[in-house]
Amino acid sequence: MSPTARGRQAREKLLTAAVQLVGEVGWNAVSTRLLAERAGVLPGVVHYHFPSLSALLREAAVGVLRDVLAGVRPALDRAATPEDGLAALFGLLDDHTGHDPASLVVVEAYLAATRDPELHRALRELVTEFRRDVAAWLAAHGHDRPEQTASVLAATVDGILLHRPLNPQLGTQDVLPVLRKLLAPG
Amino acid sequence: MSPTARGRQAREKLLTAAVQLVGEVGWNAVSTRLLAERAGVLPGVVHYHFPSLSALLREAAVGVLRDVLAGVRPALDRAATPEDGLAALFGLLDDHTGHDPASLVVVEAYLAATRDPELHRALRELVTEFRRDVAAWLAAHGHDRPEQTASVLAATVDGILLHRPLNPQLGTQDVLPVLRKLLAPG
DNA sequence: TGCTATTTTGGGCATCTGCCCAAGAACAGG
DNA sequence: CCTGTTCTTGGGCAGATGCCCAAAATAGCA
Repeated sequence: MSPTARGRQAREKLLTAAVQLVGEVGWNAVSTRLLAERAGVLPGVVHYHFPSLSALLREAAVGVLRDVLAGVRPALDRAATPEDGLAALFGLLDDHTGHDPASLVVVEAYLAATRDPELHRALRELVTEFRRDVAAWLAAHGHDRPEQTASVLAATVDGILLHRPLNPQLGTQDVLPVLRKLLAPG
Repeated sequence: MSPTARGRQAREKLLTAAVQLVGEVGWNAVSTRLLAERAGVLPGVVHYHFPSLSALLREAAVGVLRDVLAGVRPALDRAATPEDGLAALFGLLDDHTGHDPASLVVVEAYLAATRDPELHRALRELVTEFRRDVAAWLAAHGHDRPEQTASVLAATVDGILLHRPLNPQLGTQDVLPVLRKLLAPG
């Protein structure tokens, strides 16, 4: 009835392997056998722990996004001024060059969500909650238009991730002085 | 030696079918047979007109991006004030809900470029040229930091396209008043 | 109209795909 | 140690995949 330690380990290995592979070969190119090989298990194991390959990918992607957003939250709370908060938000973005698995899996998941209603629901929930937090933080620091600005900031972060491989001038230090203006009143 | 009218027509039908299908099923899920069926030709035709399926997708994606950017340019030139320019830029974005083939194929292409050096080169060239144009336009209107702002704007546009299916509050009318601040001096 | 280059046809090859399943191994609790 | 559950093993099925090719059909030009 309850899973054993070995079982949990295999599940975990499959999920982390999935994140790597989505980054390397793309969402739709992750196959049962490739995934199993990378995780160090036999192909049959995949469908024992997950009802389908897409369910596995869903869970992996949602996990990554949840972790990333969970990392941003405390950094936001720690920030005293709006500028510090912006710096914190985009400072965490420094870990993601646009070529790393986490960046890629998130963007891939956004696209996959276009064709997978369940994934869409899950991502929408996470993103909405994050937007709400950023908006509340903006409002708490006296910003006008907190909701719209939070929406734009969220979209801009992912847009930057998406563009980084194509544009070397999108480093955090290049981007921060521009986006600072979004915090100004008006 | 030189292609005939019928030949050109088949090529064209394949390219436009590719754009639709990339939007519907995703870059990696476009198969020779599916593509041929949608284009109204037999599967064998695909590899007569293109050396490989990926070459076909490359050409289709580059064509779409080139067309979109070509549509933005004159609208930018027509704009008298920076605010008009911004409105024009994001007004064209109104045609793209984030669910339409053009939006999706562009974002899909960005991701595919991560694993396809040739596609990467082509997209990089187009995006760089566009950024240069926007930067020149910003500079002509007395903006400081034209390059960085152009980079951020380009990334933001695609980020908004990516986020729209997950966030209904990213309509042009919601986004414009926020991004107006990027044009302010400071 | 004939002749040549271009294009379509329809089938085929080897390989990969997601998912399934019976049998056995490794485990936890008594 | 024995027992019932959890998990792995290794193989298999039907179908889809990219790419290829000889032959037939068509198009454009003399």
